[in-house]
Amino acid sequence: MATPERAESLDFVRAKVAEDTASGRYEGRVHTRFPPEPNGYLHIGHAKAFNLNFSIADEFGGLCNLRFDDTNPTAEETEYVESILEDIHWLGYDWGDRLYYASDYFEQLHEYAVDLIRRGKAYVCDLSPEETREYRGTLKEPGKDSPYRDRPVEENLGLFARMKAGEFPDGARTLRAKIDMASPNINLRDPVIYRILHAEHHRTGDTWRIYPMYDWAHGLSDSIEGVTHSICSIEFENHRPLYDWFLDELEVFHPQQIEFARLYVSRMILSKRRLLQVVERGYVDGWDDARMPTLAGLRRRGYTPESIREFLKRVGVAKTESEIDVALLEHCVREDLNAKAPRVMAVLDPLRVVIENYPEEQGEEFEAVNNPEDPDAGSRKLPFSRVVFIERADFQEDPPKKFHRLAPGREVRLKHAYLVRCEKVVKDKATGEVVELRCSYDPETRGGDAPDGRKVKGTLHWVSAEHAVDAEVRILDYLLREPDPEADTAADAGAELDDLINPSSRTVLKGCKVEPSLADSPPGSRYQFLRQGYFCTDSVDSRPGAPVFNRTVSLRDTWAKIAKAAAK
RNA sequence: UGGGGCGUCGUCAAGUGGCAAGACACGGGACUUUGGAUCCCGCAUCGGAGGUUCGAAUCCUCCCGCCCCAGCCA
Repeated sequence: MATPERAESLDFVRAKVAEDTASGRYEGRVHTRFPPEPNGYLHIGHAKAFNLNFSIADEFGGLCNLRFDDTNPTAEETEYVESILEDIHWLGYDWGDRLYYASDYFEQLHEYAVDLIRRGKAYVCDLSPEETREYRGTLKEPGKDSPYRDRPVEENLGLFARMKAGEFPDGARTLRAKIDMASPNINLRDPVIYRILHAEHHRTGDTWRIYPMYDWAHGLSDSIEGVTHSICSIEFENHRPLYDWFLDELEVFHPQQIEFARLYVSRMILSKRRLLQVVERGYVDGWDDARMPTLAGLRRRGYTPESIREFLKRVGVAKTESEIDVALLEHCVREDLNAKAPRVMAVLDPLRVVIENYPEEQGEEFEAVNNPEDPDAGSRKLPFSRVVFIERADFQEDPPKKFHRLAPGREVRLKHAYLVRCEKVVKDKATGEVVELRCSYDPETRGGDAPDGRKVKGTLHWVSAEHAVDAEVRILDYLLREPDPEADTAADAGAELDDLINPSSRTVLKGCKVEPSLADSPPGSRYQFLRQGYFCTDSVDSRPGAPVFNRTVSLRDTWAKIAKAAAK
């Protein structure tokens, strides 16, 4: 059978799959599946799961199905189904013609339940939800048998049929597996496998009045599809004995469940329930807000599918619960975008600079390389004129040590253009704020090099005032205030979101000045704003002539470190 | 002594008895028309204590810590 391409050591999941193919289990076949419940948008944690399932199938020459686990009609919506389809495709995976729904199997799942009743291994229980809980016992004490546990098969069959026919209200009865009320594994204490729900299902409408529980539907769906390796996250480890029990009792095809640790990322909220709160309470604009850890959010923010796949590859797969530093994710986008993103000049906080010895009527264009990392990226024309904007932070009247940028009397290079010297500082008389710089340029330095060989320490980005396009730029920060996982857990415990959410997770900059080539930037375009970071044209709010950009991630900022160290 | 799982660098993670991979982060240096990129260099004795062994992160014993399970959610 096929062996995976990786030369390095295999993670434990792949090792297990390799062991099975080597031993000829399942005839050496590998078939996986990704089973999301359509009750929210997919986030990067889900991406770890489907990346694993699709990749393993691919590496072992097998197949991976996409199956919606839609057994709870009260939580599921078609909007979520559509977003999930889109997001998986976006990340680069394809399920071919194997798109399934657990609801496709409702009929067969029901037949299996009847079979289990006939085998004397399931019964209709009349206990209320509260009573069921009491009878279940606790973590340390065994439960006790339901008074309905020994109902005759025929009676069970009759009652189950009436449940199906919708004769009873929600919660009136359940179908339960007859296993062991004293099991130390609570999942085995006669778990409910069918409940009555008079709810409208997003696909089957009102044809069903009873719905299978996860444990019943999941393993059997895997079995029906011929899945060989059912790879899921670690909280289902306690469910594996039940998964196995159903399959064994029914004597049907028996896949192998394997559990791995979920992905946690510092500064990110990755619980669907909490994410739903963040959306519903308006902390963000929606599931695709550029601050969200959803794939829709990351996409809008400018993350590439390649960078996310690389991140997941580096994160690895193990059983240890761990939290990955968000810095690794950021490193992965920078690495990818550094190679791909065209460089452009954009001034976020403009400071006007008049080049006094540059003739008013004069204008010229410079040839600017689009990406020094990619010779095939070509170049573009950059217009220059007497008045330009530079970044306010690139000038200091009283520069600290190691500040290599512009200051009174100092000479720097305007990238691709000329060497300029600051001759005069114009301030607002009332506030003392610097409003304009008067500079001179050296005509001999066209392109940025001085014929006399003199060097400058700083190179600044700039935009010609006459040609600049106004833009809105959104600087996105982490949604969580604190990096530690405690914050995540606290949110789960119901702590106030206000205490956990970073109050300045988004800063909107208006009146930014960008080079003219960006005027009609197509939504979703990615750039490196020279010396600043990677930015992506917003797919929702950007308009031709009035572009809007989201900062994907900043560039590594050595100067910030130096300045910070000096401040101490 | 309810059951199950997990503990290797700041953060992930290899390693399955024979000198503790790699990545990110961090620190230092080179180079640079992005204080970007690139390139060098540095950075752990494996939760603890005993034991077995010529030799242990890997085997045994005990201890400590963290996670999951008491939905008619998934």
